[in-house]
Amino acid sequence: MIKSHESIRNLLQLAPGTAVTARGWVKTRRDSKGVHFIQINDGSCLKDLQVVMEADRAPADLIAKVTTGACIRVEGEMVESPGKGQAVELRGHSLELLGAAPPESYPLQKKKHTLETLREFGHFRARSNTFGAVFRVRNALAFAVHKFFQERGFLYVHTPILTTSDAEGAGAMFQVTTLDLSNPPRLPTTGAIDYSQDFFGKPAYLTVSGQLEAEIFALAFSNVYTFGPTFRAENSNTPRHLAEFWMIEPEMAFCDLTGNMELAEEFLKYLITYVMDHCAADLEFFQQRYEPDLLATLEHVASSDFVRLPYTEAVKILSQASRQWEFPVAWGNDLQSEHERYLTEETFRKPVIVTDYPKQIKAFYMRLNEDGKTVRAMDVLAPGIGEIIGGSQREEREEVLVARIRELGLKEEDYWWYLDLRRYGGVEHSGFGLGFERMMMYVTGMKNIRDVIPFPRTPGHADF
RNA sequence: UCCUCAGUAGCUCAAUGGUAGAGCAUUCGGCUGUUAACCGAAGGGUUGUAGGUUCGAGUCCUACCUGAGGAGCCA
Repeated sequence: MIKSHESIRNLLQLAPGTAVTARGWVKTRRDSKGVHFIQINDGSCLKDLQVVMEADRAPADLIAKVTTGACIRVEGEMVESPGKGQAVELRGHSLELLGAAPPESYPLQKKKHTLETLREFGHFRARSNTFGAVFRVRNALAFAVHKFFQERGFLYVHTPILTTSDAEGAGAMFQVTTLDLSNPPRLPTTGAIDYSQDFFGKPAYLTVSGQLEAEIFALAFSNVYTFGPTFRAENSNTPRHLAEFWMIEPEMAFCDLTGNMELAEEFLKYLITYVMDHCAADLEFFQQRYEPDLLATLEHVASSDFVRLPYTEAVKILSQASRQWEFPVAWGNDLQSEHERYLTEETFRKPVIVTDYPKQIKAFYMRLNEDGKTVRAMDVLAPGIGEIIGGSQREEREEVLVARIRELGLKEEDYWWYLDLRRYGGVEHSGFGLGFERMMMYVTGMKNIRDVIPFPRTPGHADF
């Protein structure tokens, strides 16, 4: 194991003269008369360590195997570097090849690859500069999520991944079964599949949201959050959708939509600030390679107030805009991508929180406003990303909730425990869901969600 | 799922319907405290697949496969 102080990140901080051992994977090797330059990286930071091997300290047949992708160990001494590009370098005394990477077949070269090509080598792409930076930022961002909530006394709750409630309306679900699919048991009367013989005695699925369970905990622990995998079986082929993604869902009792929005804004700013403070080198890399305005945008978002815009106002702005919409703007229609883009990228140029949507385009559990037409919903729309957060104040009035369930043709008995929460000790409460990978896209400037998750699952793709 | 675009050497890309090329990578040789090192040479291709038009197809047409972008769905 590489101890923390042995990481390349730390070796690069050492004073010249320190004896060290370095281990890592070779990025590139350059040979000169009597001396070899080997750049290695161990993932601890973006920067490589330059190892300098005098030819008489490493036999030629060994050096020949030190190729891009190979894993080596070098013992030697940190010295001041006479060359440009690094303050210190490792003067190697001995070199050991831990794992060769035959160049005839190793798929990665030292020159650049497209992100699409790297995606095909999911088992090697983490060794590239880009994905090294992506996953260091992902690690920091995940830590920041917990830090934010823990500092505020939120309880981290693990909501179930397997669920038998199939009516949350958040999207198509993956069914989970232990039945023999080639010959499932059937009911003699109707011929329908007999799920009483399935593992859970009824149809089961992978979760599409932990929200309903989080509400149970919020009405016991006041402030809670979930952070876990979520699954959607939609046939979505876009740079913004995954079949398996991670979602953060805070849920707060004694909290209305205003408090909900305040938390969402504070949360996003906290995450951005944390990553800027802790991943500066990686963010600079993204700015240089992928998104020239990245740092300015992040600083702008972290320091300016988000726009609060009621849906009705948004419709007004859009209908007065001097442009042709592919999809008509009318009160009652959901906002389309082109509309969201216009609001975030042209009208306001920063995140916009749209609130109080018509009830018919939102979920049954959102609290009905006094006007009887809109609900206390909020979507946080981010420039370039679209919807990054969706949330609402929940309907805590039993009779109103029951009416909404019936209105939508849902079955009351499926929600017996959800309604019980209103019948016994119910109180106003609110929450939202943040797509973790969408946040990753926002802070890194990466344009495809498949490149900010270690192993993307999309229709037709579940390799590695 | 629909629409659009793309698919040529291991990788990144060229090639008015007329002999498939370059850079990098690989192999060999040279030079050099190098910085995606540099210089020279060599090997490397059924142009995604299957049909079709044509004297002749990487190029035009059809279908399919794969990828990307846009849309829908959403986080």
